[in-house]
Amino acid sequence: MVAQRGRRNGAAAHKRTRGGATPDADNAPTAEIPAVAENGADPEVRAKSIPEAAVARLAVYLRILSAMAEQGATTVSSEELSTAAGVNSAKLRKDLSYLGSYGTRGVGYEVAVLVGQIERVLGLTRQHKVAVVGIGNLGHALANYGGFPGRGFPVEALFDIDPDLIGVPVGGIPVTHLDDIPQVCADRQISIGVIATPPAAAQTVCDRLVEGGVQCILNFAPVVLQVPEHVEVRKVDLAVELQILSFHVARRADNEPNGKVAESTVAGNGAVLQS
Amino acid sequence: MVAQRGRRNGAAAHKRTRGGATPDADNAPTAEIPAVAENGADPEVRAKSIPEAAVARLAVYLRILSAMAEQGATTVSSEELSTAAGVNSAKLRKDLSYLGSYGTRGVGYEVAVLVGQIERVLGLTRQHKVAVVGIGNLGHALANYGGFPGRGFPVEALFDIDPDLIGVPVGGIPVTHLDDIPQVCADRQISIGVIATPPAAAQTVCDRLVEGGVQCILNFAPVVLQVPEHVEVRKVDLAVELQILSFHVARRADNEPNGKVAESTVAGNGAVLQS
DNA sequence: GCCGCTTTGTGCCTGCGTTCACAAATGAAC
DNA sequence: GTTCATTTGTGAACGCAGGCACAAAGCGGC
Repeated sequence: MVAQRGRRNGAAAHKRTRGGATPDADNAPTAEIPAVAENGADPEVRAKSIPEAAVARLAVYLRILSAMAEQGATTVSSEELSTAAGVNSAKLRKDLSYLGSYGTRGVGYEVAVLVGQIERVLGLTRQHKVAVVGIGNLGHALANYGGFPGRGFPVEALFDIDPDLIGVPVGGIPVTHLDDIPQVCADRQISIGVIATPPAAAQTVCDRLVEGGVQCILNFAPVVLQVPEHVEVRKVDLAVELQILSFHVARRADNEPNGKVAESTVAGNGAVLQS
Repeated sequence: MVAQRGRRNGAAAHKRTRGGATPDADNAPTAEIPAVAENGADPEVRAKSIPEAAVARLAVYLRILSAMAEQGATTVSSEELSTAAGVNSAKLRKDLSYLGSYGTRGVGYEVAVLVGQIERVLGLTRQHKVAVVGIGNLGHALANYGGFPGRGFPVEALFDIDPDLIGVPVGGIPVTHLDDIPQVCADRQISIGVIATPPAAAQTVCDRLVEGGVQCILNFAPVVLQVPEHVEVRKVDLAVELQILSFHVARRADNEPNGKVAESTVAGNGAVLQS
């Protein structure tokens, strides 16, 4: 079962300006799953939706499964996989259930099948060409990742505004000028743009990427990007990450003014504690 | 997002292992707030708890507010700030309310006060020394950020395993060998460790950081780290981010097999549009 | 062929986070 | 001093995600 092509999703989650939110996921984005081939008479709603949070975890499972496969494992139980991924086994099973039923009760899951299904749902069966904009320290690092972590994400274009960089190959690809973003992206069918420019340039770069037909943007610049409805943005913000960690340090320091602790992050649900 | 935390579930059953989850936030981590040193008779409202998701947003607000302050703004309304941050204004107000009541009804918030309060709650009033482990492409980029985005996070130690790198200064700081992590971290009072090593080395490095007294870890390696309860881990996973984007591309392709869309997806505030 | 063990798949419950909507508070105008 | 326009702060409703626990479903042994 499960062909491709989904039928509409009744959801229609309202999106707002988006572009924000680094760490936490948007809530309830829920997206449609490929689902079955529709032939009309659908008993009930076939198309299922996958919570964004689950999607993120699926990516993690995929990596672990790939590693397992490489080591010759052919099957895994939800228990195994869940501990490896650091999640609750029930949650893992629920996540996998979004893919369909590919497990065998009493046995577990076939690693190869799972890998294939996750790749299908995540859209990894086809390549997504990546462009990196801003070849500074970070951009350099990204460009050199070479094909980017995991296969399926070949870097095929690099952009910068610095004249000295134009034409210089980085990681095998010559750097092009910012002005050519729309043209080059369109030509090379870039689908993912990575912004690693200074904050001031980010929005402009973003606009050009969109103009070039880029559908998804990974933004490392500490700016909230404004994009049209149909463009997906994810943000990775170093400063925010550090500040969140800072918060936890501070919290801990406050909770244990006397240096004595225990508890700390424990708690069944709410930390609870009084100073 | 992300990530993080992982507390919960006091169940003796399975251990949580934490360290996982990149993007989405766990739910309800809630942590205690510093609580001002107010002298005034504070009815109650002492220790409140701040959802992790809110903490992440506060960091974003902080940056926007800082920028506003630099441009001479002295007050902002929740509406202004919320649109700048790309969030719902009600959410913003609730987030700010975790700090205490620092707004003036009918007027708005005083930028300077807000900045101060957010810094206080995020623990930015003191410096958090950072160590970067793994001086490869990414590590290099991180080390060169110089003081890291935003002040308050000085990089004070660099580590790598490559003999050719040991002693070489990067961004002004000489690289030390991995073996010296515990010692150096303890000596220099490092509180945040950044792991930018290959996946295979990550866990070992992590253990040494913990041994050196590091309380928080920012992990760029695609591995689920095992850490003691009292250590906080946040993970930034490039591959996962890309795969999530890939998922959205795929989803979109499935939803509009005919290139027709409609389904304008309104928006709480943003634009509408139909193609 | 039947029984029992193992592991999946999921219905249900709980709880957090988001959003709405409104009362309270404040400054300005008169 | 009173009223009006504004904007905050928050109680309550809602919805999603997480976790538990169990029924369903294979597999192997007898």
